[in-house]
Amino acid sequence: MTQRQVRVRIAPSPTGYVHVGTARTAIFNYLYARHYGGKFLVRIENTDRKRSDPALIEPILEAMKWLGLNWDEEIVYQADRLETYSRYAQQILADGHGYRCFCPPELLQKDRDEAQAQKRTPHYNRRCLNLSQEQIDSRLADGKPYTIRIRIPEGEPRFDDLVSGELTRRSEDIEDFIIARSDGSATYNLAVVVDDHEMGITDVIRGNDHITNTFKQIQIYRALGFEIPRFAHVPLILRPDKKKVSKRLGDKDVMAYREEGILPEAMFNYLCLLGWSSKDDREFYTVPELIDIFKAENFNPSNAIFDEEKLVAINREHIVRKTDHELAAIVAPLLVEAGLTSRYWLETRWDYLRAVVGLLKERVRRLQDFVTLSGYFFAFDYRYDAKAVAKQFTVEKADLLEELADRFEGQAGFTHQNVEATLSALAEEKGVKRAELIHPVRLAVSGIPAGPSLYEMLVVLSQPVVVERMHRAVDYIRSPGGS
RNA sequence: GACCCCAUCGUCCAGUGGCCUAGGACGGCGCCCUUUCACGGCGCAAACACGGGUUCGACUCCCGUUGGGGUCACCA
Repeated sequence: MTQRQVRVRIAPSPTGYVHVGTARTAIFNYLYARHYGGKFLVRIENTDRKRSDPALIEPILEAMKWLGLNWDEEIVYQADRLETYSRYAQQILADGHGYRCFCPPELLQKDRDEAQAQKRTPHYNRRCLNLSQEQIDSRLADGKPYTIRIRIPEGEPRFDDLVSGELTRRSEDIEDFIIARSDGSATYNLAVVVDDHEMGITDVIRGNDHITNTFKQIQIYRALGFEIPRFAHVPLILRPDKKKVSKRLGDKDVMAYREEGILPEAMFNYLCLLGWSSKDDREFYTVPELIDIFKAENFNPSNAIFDEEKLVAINREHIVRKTDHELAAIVAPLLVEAGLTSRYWLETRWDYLRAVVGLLKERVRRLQDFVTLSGYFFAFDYRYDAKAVAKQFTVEKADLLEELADRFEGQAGFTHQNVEATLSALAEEKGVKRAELIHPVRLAVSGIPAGPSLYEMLVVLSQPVVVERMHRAVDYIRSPGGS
């Protein structure tokens, strides 16, 4: 490591979307910067005008914010820097590291097709490399459009990658690629190098799908006399079918996971488990913990398949470890959105919400589960589960329920202990197993056969509500076709 | 096809020459706990791709094969 302060960046191309691969790369850059006390920057790669639509940029920043990836300094927009790139392109041309190429696109395409047909590498054949000054001047005089290509010198470019060690490629395998289009605008690789240089980027952490770009970019660094940063080509995140995740293949935007009830810290945590490892058996981490232990040496070289099941499992853990109060704040809007209750109702009954959330959190995997599991805590018009009715709501049970409801009604302190004692006492008197009472009561007050510990649930629902619901169940059982 | 990268359970990760009869997690299966559903606990099945070397000794080092992935635009 040099003495320089670490400066890294995430450089998304505006696609209106962020997939887990980009999110993970952003997270790695963020952790790297925070761990080494450096800066984490954002640069929007919109040299292509089509990609300058704010509607394509905003969702990316939104996803970054959701994950808590707060960046330092101003966001750099490449669209604002087009003249700068062109200037550097001209410099490369003037310094003799590049040359004008007058080949029309159709000709180049034809070359590529032929190479393909002959199973050769489709590289530019340097047709315009050795044009004489007269030839160049005459074409220029004719107003012929031209691109600027960089001339790849002989040699065997190599660099030390933080993930894979030394990487090499022969110069012959790198074509004289275009650095400036015929309209004078710079292409991707030039813009990236110029920006990384001018932004003072010390470490380029990106997906290993960029390795071929890195070899090209090193040529530009050299042509421009820039210092070459350190590179870390992290493994890709693959789909279950082993292709790299992409919008085109329909992979989810990270924000879709928020809609599916994934906590941002869970996504953050899980993504760190792919392509990086703390080298021990721990898997649950908070962001501060990750910042603390994140080391570049712990990158992993092989690609990883994204496993949504494991994400959900990690999500569950993060949910469980939140306080009831924190969870209540997160769940409240979801309940309102689902129409189960209103904001006002919840605001005046925060303790109730907190108790409900606390009762349910052990059986929740995604935040939405709170909604699907808690309906009866907020609504009285729930239906009884048909299968459970057949099993629990028999006529004999109506008498038991009625008796128990009356005793509950007269219960002095409606606590877990008292409620349990009352139920047990009745069971004993009637000579039935406690379960004979427990199950019908649960069905009566919640409508479903599964849920939290019965006594705790009854206490949270409150005495009058429980009594009312039990009477209603008795009426239901006794009504024609009720059982 | 060319070039580059990668290679331990189905998946993610540990293992850095002997501690490995290969460890953890998710998922699967079974048992226990239990009023239900979960949680939790215990246990089981499950992998070093293959072939050569190097070495007293290879999951660990080297080479090759195979397999997988990525990149091959006047897109980024």
